[in-house]
Amino acid sequence: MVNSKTKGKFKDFLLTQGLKSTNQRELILEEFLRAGAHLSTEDLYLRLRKKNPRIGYATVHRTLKLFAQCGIAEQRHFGDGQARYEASDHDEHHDHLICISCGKIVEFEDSRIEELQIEVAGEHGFSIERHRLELYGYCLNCSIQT
Amino acid sequence: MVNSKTKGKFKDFLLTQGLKSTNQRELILEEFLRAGAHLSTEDLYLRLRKKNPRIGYATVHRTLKLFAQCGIAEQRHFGDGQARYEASDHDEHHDHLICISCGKIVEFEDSRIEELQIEVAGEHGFSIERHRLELYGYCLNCSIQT
DNA sequence: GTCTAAGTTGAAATTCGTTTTCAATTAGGC
DNA sequence: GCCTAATTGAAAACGAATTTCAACTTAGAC
Repeated sequence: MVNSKTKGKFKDFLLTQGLKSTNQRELILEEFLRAGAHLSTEDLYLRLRKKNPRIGYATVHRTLKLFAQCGIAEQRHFGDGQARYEASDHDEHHDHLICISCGKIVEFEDSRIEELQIEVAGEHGFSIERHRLELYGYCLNCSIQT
Repeated sequence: MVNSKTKGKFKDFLLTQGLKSTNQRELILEEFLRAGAHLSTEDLYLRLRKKNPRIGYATVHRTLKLFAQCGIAEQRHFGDGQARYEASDHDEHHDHLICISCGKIVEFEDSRIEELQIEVAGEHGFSIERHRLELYGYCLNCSIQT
């Protein structure tokens, strides 16, 4: 089954934390993995409601926080005032390109930029734990239509 | 007088927009420029209250938005859920180093990173309007004390 | 299977920062 | 000074995130 590794990781996490495996948590994780993209709590909640109206917003919110703690999701903010979560792949870091016209989000990675970040931080005496790089502009489609 | 240029710019802005020059706006701009750092609305409001209790939170909020419109301030978000404003210098762009231990914020600029951003964006068909780069880690002081 | 303690759920309430409302006040052109 | 439009500040409204709490479910003990 797709993503069974992630599901296992979450089960382990629940176990080691003394938390319980529930139907809701399974459903939320499945839908989260299926959706793939950068979802807000609201987005995921609405998707789940369509299939199963017995899931509350609070539970989706709490479960997403668990995902983040567990390391299978990361919270992001893209400036629209809503938190978004994306499935995290710990081996691979990436940054984001965001189209300010259509909202499209593209992931990218550039090791040269990463290296320069470490270098620049070092010059100021900082050791970097994480970073955020977001490029806002117009995607090809939106550039053409303007 | 220090920053008289910025004050003039704000006055011009008010004039051309058909807005009025008021005592509150002058006080808020003065305190904003004096403070210098990356202030939240709350921060600035509290500073102003000490000297002049006749200024409301709403006015500080609205005036900061005017500063942003006028181009003399920029709004930033550093992930603590509060908007911050900093005096903007349009000639010079910079990014931020943020200490996750003590909260210290350092500004930096690196043209090599900027160039790479444009290059990477181009590879994905994006034209960049603006970007956000924040490096989170430990400053020298906090690294030593750990 | 049954019992029980502990964790979970979801609707509603609360919090927190931001933004708007509105009646009273003030600025600035006439 | 007068008048109109802009501004002010307290309070209310807002939107998203978070918490509360009584009812319910899980999982281990028996």
